[in-house]
Amino acid sequence: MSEEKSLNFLEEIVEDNLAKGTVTEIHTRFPPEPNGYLHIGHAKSICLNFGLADKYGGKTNLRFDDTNPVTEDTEYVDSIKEDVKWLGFNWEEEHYASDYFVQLYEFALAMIGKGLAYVDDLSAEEIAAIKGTPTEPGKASPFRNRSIDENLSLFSEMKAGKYNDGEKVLRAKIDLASPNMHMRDPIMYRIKKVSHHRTGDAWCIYPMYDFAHGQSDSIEQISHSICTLEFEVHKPLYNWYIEQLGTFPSKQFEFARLNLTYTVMSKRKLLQLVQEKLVDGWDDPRMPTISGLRRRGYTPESIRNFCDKIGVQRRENIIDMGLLEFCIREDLNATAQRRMVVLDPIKLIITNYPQGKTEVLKGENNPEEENHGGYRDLPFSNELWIEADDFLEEAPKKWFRLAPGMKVRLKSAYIVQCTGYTKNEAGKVTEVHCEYIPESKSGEDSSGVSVKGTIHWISTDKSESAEVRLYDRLFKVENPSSEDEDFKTFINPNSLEIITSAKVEPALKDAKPGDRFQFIRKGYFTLDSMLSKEGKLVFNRTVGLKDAWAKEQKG
RNA sequence: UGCCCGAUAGUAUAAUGGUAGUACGUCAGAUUUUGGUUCUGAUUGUCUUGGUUCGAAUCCAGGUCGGGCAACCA
Repeated sequence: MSEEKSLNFLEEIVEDNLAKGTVTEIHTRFPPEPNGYLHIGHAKSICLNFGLADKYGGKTNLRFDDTNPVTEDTEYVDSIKEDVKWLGFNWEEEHYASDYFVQLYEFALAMIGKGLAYVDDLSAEEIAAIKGTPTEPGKASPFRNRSIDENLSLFSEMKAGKYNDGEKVLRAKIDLASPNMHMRDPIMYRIKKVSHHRTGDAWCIYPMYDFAHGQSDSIEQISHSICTLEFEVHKPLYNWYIEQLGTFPSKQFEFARLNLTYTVMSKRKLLQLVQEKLVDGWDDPRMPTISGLRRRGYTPESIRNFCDKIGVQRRENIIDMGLLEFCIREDLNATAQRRMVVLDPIKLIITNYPQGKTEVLKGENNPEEENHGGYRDLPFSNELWIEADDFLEEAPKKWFRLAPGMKVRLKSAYIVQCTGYTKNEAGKVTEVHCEYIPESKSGEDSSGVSVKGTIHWISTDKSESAEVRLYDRLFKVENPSSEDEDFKTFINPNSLEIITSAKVEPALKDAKPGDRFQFIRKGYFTLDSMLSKEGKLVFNRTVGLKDAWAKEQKG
């Protein structure tokens, strides 16, 4: 307990900065572009940014880097805010890069004034053609040496809408021979005659991310700009802007993005899945999005705990999906109430239990909780639903469930012994017959009989019907993105199995969207918030229980 | 073949010149009215070659392998 948890490399940097006094206040930010939904990889970034500020008494802003009106939308802004809040974080200030458009425009004018930026008439293709390659230097545009005055008036004409998309851009004048491609006169502003989700038609020129992002950090006085590895090569450019403009010297630190097995983690790919209707939307429970995981039944605690467990480093990584599943099981095992649900029902007839007799037994809500989490009523009768695969005509080795002659405990009820069964013409077992031991009633068992197996059940006359959705991994291979083929060819065709007529116990009738349960011996489930209606229960399986028997059979 | 970054069990992550540890996974056992949970034990690792040092996962040099960089995307 007293064991000190070692610092991650970002915490070490922060502590070092604080100790040396190079930074006195920790100020971070989470800077999503509102062009898609947040996924579990963003959760890592969110936990890092908010966690760092929180740990060292600083603050964290939420800032939308909305510099490309073509792809951005308020729908995404709303979902991002909802997801960050749901994860349990509160931002200090809410900002938008678009709030800084005037300021950024003035920065651009200042750069032109210092002879450090110029208007280029070349097309995108022409610029690319003379940009060189990583091994060859680029060539100067014929417009590179325009006078400051000409640049100033051209840039203001760009702003005024005199030119069409692509006709002109504003470029920083840096070094066309730089081995870093981002320093070869990067574009600062481009013309896009497109309405912006916040500024509407006020602007027709928009700053590029590289110009806007770093300067937005400076404006907000972000001390530590945490981002993913691919932006490392952009850092010299950000630092160059800061130096030339004399703005607040935010320092950037990069970490390796999260990858998870059996899924994809790029907004582009996730968007593709949504647009091509390979899933039912951003919040499809199979998606690694925050909204998908939420609908699937994941808790914010489990996701935060996961982010803590995976740590943070600069090396490429791919985390086992099993760890995420471990985190939600760990949480739900302690907190979810137990219920009995039969997914594939067959009848169990107790031949020595009086027909028409009923009694109400007690089922513990959660054995992990104090006083078992209280109890719920379980109606019992001579005719029950049990799981079809809990009965076998011939018992294999190590079979602890029902088979002719075998005894099992009915969870929270009696021990029964199988006396026979009936089959239909197709050879399918339709009814299992048994006799119960009256002295073996749960909690007051004086029978002296011990059994290896316990199965779940529901009294047929008191059962409700429900739809249950069983989800499996979205992809068949561990890393769909690393293969040569299109990632979509690896989609798991069996990632969703819909069971339309599961039998559920009466206590589940009043389940509310977002309620989470453990269906005994089956897994953790939550009531679906979108598909459930008055009189129709739809449950999503969050994750199955560990299944030692399934493993035994496979091995 | 330019520049930048990285390399510790299967997967992650510690050890900050001094006994390579932890988690998940896997395997075995105990407990169990969930083949769940819990508990116990086992398993497996410093990319490579040199160098510095009493001592190297750690510092230095060469190599190998992996990732990133040439959008008017972010």
